[in-house]
Amino acid sequence: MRISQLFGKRLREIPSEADTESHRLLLRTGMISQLAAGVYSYMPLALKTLRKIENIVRDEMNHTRAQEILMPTLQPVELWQKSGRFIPMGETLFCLKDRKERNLVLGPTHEEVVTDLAKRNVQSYRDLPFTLYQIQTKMRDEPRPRGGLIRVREFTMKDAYSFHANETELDATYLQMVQAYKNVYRRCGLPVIMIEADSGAIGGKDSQEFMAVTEIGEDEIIVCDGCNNGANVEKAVSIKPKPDCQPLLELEEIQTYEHESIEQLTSFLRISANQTLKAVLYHIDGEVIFVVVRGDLDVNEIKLKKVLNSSNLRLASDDEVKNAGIIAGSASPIGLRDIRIVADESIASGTNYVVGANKKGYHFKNANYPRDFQAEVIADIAKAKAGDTCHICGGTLRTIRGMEVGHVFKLGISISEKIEASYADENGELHPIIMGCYGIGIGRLMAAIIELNHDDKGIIWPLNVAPFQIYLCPLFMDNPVIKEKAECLYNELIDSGYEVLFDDRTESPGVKFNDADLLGIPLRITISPRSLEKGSAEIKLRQQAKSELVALEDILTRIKALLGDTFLA
RNA sequence: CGGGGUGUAGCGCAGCUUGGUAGCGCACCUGAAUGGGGUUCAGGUGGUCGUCGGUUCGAAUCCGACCACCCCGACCA
Repeated sequence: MRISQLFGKRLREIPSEADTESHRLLLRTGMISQLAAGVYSYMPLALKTLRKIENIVRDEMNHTRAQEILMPTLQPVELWQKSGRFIPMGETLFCLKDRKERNLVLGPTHEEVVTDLAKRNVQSYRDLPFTLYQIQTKMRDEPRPRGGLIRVREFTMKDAYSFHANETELDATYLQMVQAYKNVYRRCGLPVIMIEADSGAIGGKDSQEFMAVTEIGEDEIIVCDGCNNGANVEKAVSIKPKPDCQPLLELEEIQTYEHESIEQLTSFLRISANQTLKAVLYHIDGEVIFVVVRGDLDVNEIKLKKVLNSSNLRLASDDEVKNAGIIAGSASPIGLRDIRIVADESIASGTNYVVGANKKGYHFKNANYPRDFQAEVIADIAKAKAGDTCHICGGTLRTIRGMEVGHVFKLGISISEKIEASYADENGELHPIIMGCYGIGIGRLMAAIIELNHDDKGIIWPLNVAPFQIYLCPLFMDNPVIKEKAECLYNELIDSGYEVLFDDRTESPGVKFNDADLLGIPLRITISPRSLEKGSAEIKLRQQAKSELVALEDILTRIKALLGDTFLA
């Protein structure tokens, strides 16, 4: 490809809307062009890389014996109503009507369609197991697209779905998929960690996410330095520091005046936060629920949702709190009636807590569970945080941020049950098919690769996903000798099977070098009168500072040594 | 959906307070000299000032409504 012909302008100045490095670089290199919020066109350079990533993914999927299919974006809404996910998906679903007023949705994911497909094609356990995958465009009306390709509304995803007659089969496929995913990231030059994840509204059991560790990541991850285990903060379990236990004292009402928050209370009473109880009021599926955690902890809403098996959860409004007969700032589980109490297991770990008295300006001290109040549910509903103890190895936990570039989970029968996709076992009895599902966002993966492979000058593409392997950079193209030599080498490189970006412009050396660095092509060949005098050209790897002089006749050999010949994988 | 911000040439911005013929840098075109890390000089092209409405002799500027985009939060299979 001649750079003079390449569609898509490179920008010198940084577009102001870009806030993450991958977004800035994707725009500056002219790889993407925004059409609307979270909607992008992919220019030739971007598409070349996307195709390479797709082919790596495809290759790894085929190795697991998954079969590639292609499912429609346009889906009848009835399928979503049937699976029970129409309501929980909410406004994320793009909805439309056809000319006959039939309601359709643009597929945000394909569990429904693929399960319907399985239903039509599976009758007995003999038809199982199998895995299907596709690389296809997903549509999600995200409330807030962000960060260039990091969260968009229209994007390419590889989604795979496995179908099984029993858990053992599912477990085996799941492990195969995990391995395939690891291979994908390794081949793409992206370091990732695998962490425990919440399986989301879909339900299901085991669930793991692949995270590219970066400060700009949207997810908070709790990791243990001791055993290297990690978990999404939505899911993370930890052992919280225990307060000292004392003999139980008698419940006592004390005046606390205007001191209402945990912070105010602890400094007023000169106690630590873990000697208090915190009350948080939630509005859950139409009901106000009283949630209690120890004062030093925060409620993990995902865990709370799970514990209560709820789909709709938010903080209660001031009015709802009032109407429930609760005094904000002094909310108390003691003496409460007609309202359900959910408590974190941490409340049992301490003694003689300070807690609200449900009376303006007053609190109780020496509150003890279960002596002074009871809870309908006691469960782990508190957030894990840095400094907590690892529940696996006893090490200390810390927090990092990550970008989700893949998610695998054991779906079980939650969808197949609803869609009525079943198989007959050896006895002819019908059972819902057991499913797993596995996703990789292709565009986000590309953004993550850039996010983790760049310097202040531009992208540093890993070889396997670089749009080109070689940047041919002749200086002084208006010199006929240079031009001829460059054209000649260009053809030679192409004939040898390399993908070459040929900077055929008559620009100054600085401009060319800067573009070469910005575009991040792994290997740069410079031809100039200076090196040509010695019968040589200069070769430089993008990630290295210095170039080497190589005799023209040795160039192909040297390139082969540097690039290897595996990049066509 | 809540909070904040922005909208003026392809990109980055100034002008708006105090209304009076729309500017700068980069990019682009022409010419010349240069040229090993965004070189210099000269000349030039390009804008319904987000949209609609109002005030006014006159609106990029003042007022109102709407729209779009960005950031934080909520949300996120």
